[in-house]
Amino acid sequence: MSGLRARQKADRHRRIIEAAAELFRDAGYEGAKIETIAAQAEVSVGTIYNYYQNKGDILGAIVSMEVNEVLNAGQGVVANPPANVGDALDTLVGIYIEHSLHYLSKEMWRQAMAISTQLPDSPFGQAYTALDRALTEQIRALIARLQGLGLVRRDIDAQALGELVFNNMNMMFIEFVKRDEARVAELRAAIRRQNRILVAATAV
Amino acid sequence: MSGLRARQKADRHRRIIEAAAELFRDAGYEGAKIETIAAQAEVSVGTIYNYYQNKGDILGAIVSMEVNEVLNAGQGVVANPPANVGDALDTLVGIYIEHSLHYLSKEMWRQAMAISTQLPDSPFGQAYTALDRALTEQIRALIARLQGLGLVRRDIDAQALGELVFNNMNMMFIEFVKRDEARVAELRAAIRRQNRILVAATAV
DNA sequence: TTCTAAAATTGAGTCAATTCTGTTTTTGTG
DNA sequence: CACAAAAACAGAATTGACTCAATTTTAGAA
Repeated sequence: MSGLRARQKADRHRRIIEAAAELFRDAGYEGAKIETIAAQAEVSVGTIYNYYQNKGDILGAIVSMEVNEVLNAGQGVVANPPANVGDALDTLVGIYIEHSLHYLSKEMWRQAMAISTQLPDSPFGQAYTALDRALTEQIRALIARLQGLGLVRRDIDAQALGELVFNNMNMMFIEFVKRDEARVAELRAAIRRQNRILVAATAV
Repeated sequence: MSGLRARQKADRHRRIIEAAAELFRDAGYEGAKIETIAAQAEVSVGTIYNYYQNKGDILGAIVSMEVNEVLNAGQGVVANPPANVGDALDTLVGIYIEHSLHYLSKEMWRQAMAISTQLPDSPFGQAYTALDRALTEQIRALIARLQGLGLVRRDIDAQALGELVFNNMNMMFIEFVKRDEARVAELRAAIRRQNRILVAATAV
């Protein structure tokens, strides 16, 4: 079952993603026509739709790879957090934000986010929701870790706090990608300011 | 300048919005074709595009009316807030959420939110951002009011707290409209649980 | 090797949003 | 009232995502 057919399949997947990533970057999401992606990937339009349900799912595959890297990078912070709550959150948030813009442009993020709310039941829509949950869970784990280290009060609801931190950060990130002129440094400063309230609430 | 032309213009605006609202409700956003909206409004397709830049802006006009009503309803709570922080926030959040679903279906919200991130510079995109800001400002005003009443510590950053509350609620609302089976009662309970942490932080 | 069923590919065709160009209506002026 | 410029309208043409029926390729059995 891992003969020619499977190899060709993997290869076509790769070619489509590579072609799409390049075109999304150069021409933007709307500017990248399926026909052009198909031509560049050396497959037909129909084949692309055999591999992905719609144009959004192609972008989705790219975004998912990126977010998985982000999750990976975040693990390090959870395993070895800075020795105070504010810095710990700031470090994790910093990793999420900086990493997120490594391969994906703001425009690609805008599209990805839009698609995930527009078509929540499409493959990418579901994947995106799962990724959000994974990020929330990672923040919850960090908080639990800090509780274990005695840096956060034991009676704090780590789940609820994790959700608050994630939801706030995510919303700030959405507003950030909506404005092309918005700067990362200002975004991070704003989130720090907001988190200060939460940090105060967790003081032992 | 307020002769026939202006009257016809207002009338056509109204007819287009009414036709669109009815069709969005009955057939869903995607299901409502511009051609059908045009026919029902007794104008041509071209005319619709003379009044609105794109299909999303038509939905945007409807959503904006709704959110303005929500803002209006919220004013009452700010003017006369319940006598403890948790209830005050819960009441305001309750008004936002319940009111938001009065005329607009989850599907319409999904589309509206998607469009506002996809096309942040379109008329509706900008209007939506402004409405979000107005809601945040209203929450900030409520918190400032509670500070005035001695129910919230004076050294709390009302702006940052308002943003936290709004961003968290908004993100929860987004997830809520993405799942057709999600219930309002559960959404409100989840937000209450999250806000409990913030309420604790504000205790005098 | 040959053959058949299953899987995959192809690209022309469909559908609906948006654009474009020529026509009609309104306005203000002489 | 007649008329020219400006504004608005109409609907045919364009565009690009997505579908589908016909064809080609692969797997594996005889």
